[in-house]
Amino acid sequence: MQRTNFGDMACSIARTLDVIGEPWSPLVLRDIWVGMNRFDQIQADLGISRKVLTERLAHLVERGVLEKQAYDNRPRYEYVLTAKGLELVDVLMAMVGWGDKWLAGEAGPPVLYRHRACGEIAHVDPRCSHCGEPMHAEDVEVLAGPGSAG
Amino acid sequence: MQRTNFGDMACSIARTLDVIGEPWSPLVLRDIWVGMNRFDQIQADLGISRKVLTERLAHLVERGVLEKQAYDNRPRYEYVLTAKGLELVDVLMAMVGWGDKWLAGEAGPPVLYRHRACGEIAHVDPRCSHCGEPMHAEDVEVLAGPGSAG
DNA sequence: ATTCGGGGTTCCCTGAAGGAACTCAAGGTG
DNA sequence: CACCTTGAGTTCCTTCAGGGAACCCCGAAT
Repeated sequence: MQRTNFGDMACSIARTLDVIGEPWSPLVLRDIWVGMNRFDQIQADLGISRKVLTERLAHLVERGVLEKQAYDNRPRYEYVLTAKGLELVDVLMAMVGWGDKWLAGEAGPPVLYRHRACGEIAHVDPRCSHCGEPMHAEDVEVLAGPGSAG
Repeated sequence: MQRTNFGDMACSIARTLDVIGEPWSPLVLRDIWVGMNRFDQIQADLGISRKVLTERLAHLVERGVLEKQAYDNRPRYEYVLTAKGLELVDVLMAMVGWGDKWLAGEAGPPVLYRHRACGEIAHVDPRCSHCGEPMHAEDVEVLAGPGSAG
C-alpha cells in the first residue's frame, strides 16, 4: 500500500518498515523462522492470498532477508532466513514480548519461548549494549547522528 | 488495508500488528516518543495525509497506546504515550537497532541513542529475562503455550 | 468584523489486498 | 502412453484503503 516510500527517510524505523512494513511480511518471516519454508505451507498457515504471498516473498528476497533455494530437481523451492533475516527476527521477538504482556488475556501467551542456553521459558529483555543495564524507551536520549538529514 | 484481522490470531506478533501494523503507525508513535505531540506537528513531520493521521491516532488511542489530552481552553489536544505505549516503543528501538546495522550505509545511523544510566551512545541488546545471556532468534525453541489455538 | 491557527472532515482518484480460477513443469501411476 | 497429482506460482476481477487537496469549525487575537 504505502505509496509513500519509507526507505528514503532518514530514520531506521522507517527503513526497517520499508522491509517488513507491508501487511503480512512479519508473519511470513515468523512462519519461515519456525520452519515453514514452502510456499503452500505458508499460504495455508496464514490464509494469505497467493498473489500477496508471492509479492512479499519476492520483496524479502530482494532485500536480502530471505534466500530462495531449490530443494528438488523439479521446480521446487524453499525460503530460508539469511543472517540479516535472522537478526530481523529479534524485532519479532520484541513484538512477542509486548504482545504476550499486553494482549494475551486470560488464556496466557499462545506460544512459549525456551532459551536454549539456560533451558528456561523466558522473554527478551532489552539491555544497553554498553553497560548491560535495562534500556527502555524512557531510558534513552535521542540525538542527531552522522547520517541525519540536512 | 489488511482486511484480514490479525488481532484474532493466536500469535502475539499478529496481535501486535493489529495495533501498529498499519502503515505509518510506528512512525506516528516514534514522533510522539521524541516529543512531537500535536496533530499538525506530526502531519508536517511525516508528510502523512491528514485523513490517515486522524485514523491512526484514533486507533492508537482506542488500543490504549496513546492518550488524547486537552492542553488549552480552546479545543486543542496533544497525544501522549501511556505506559502500554511506552513499552511498545521498545519494539521500535529493536527496529532501530536492526536498521542502524543493516540499512544505514556509509553515512552511519541517522539518529543516536544515549543511555541515560551510563551516558554512552548505545543500542539495545536482547537478553534472556531469566539468565541474562544474549537471546537471539537462533537461541530459542518455540513451544505451544497455554493460549494456543485448538 | 475579520483573520488566524489547530484540529480535524469530505471528496475524488488510484492502487493494493482478497479470492478464485487458471497455468506450468516434473514425477508418479495404471 | 495417457492421466493425475503437487508445488509454485500467475491472471483477473472486485472492493477497500491511502494520497492529496479543499473545506470546515471553534475560540482568540487584532
